[in-house]
Amino acid sequence: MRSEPKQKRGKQRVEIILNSASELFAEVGYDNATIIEIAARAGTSVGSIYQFFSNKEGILRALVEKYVEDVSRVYTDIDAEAFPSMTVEEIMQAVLLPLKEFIRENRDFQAIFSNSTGSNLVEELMAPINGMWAQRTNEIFINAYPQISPKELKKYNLICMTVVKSLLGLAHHSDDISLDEVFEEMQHVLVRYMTPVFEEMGE
Amino acid sequence: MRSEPKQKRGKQRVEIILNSASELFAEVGYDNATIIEIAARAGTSVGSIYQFFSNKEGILRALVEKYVEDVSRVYTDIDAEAFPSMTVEEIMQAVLLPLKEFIRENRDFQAIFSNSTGSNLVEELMAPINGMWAQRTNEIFINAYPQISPKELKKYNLICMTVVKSLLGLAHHSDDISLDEVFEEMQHVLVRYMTPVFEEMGE
DNA sequence: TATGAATATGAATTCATATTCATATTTTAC
DNA sequence: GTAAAATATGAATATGAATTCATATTCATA
Repeated sequence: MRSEPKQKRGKQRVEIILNSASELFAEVGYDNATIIEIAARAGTSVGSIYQFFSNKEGILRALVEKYVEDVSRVYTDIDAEAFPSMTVEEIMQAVLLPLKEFIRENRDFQAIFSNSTGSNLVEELMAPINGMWAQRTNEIFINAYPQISPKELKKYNLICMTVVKSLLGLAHHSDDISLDEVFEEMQHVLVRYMTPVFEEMGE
Repeated sequence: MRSEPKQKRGKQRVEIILNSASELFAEVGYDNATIIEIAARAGTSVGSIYQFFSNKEGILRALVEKYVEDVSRVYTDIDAEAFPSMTVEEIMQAVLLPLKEFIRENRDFQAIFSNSTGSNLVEELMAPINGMWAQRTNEIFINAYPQISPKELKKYNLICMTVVKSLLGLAHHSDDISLDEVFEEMQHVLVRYMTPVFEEMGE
């Protein structure tokens, strides 16, 4: 940010700008969003945006900062130790439920990243978050199924994460299916995919 | 296209331009590709590109036209009538195998669309292709499992298509997993996901 | 209520990229 | 061999979006 708002008016303006930007980024993606449109939606002028943010990138960075704390909590709250005794259903449930809560409360966040593939900046800002997530779910898999080789588990983790991300995107884009339905099917896909893997190796 | 090439020289130039553009679009996405870079890669000048193509969009349209015939053949070759007697494995195999062949021979095509999410033009050009695909696989499902309601089948089709598309993208982006491996896992994901659905309803 | 700091404004500027155009070269057809 | 058509070139221009900046207004504080 170029300068922190000092007055109540400024703080409000920054809030409004962030909300408008979040909304617009979610609708059209980061690259397709223009500063003029953000200003228009925020009921302000481009100058006021640059009063507080050094550039368009700064707006996105501020948004990511706002969200990133919540994002990491989604995964760190989970106790990996508990997993060896759980069934595949329970493991997936334990991973997907907090994610669902987060998505429900941060629809824009999900939409921004689902609509901004191809933006180098967005990819860059998401990389650490994705990395954190991948590492966390990988730990969970390793804890739950120590008898399977880490290399195999990494592959399954990759597949599962890809499926999850794409179905989250589907929930956002399609009017034919609700978020709840998507999560229900997501759970089915993952459980049914992983069950034979774990059973076979677990015997 | 602005004008068809008349001479051998022109036809060659158009070919080279299309190949260079296809490559670049695949690498960085349609929006991030510049005409200057396409010209540089094609060893020609921007003027020569505009000799044959009316604009950047025209290059993409020409590429899509080149591919679209092959794409549709992937699906129309499949005989939907044969499906009622097939197992889930066989159905998925029958759908995925031709797709795999197509992808193998048209890596760029897949990459362009996997790297150009967020481009309005690319979405627009892909819409009919995706629609055709969705309709075709939906028909296959309906033929194979007439006892399941079309509405349900549509939902499963949506989920399956989303999974397939995302895993194709994974194959392109990740160095950790090969195209063959991706297709193997894709087959597992789909078969395991759909088997309980079909068994339950089929009894 | 006066003064400086904070905030607001949008026209002007910058900048990157698409597109055009005047001009040059090569090929074709007679 | 030569004129017309086709193709080639890249500097000039057009375009649109990000960013700046001179100027105006509002707020906090004495």
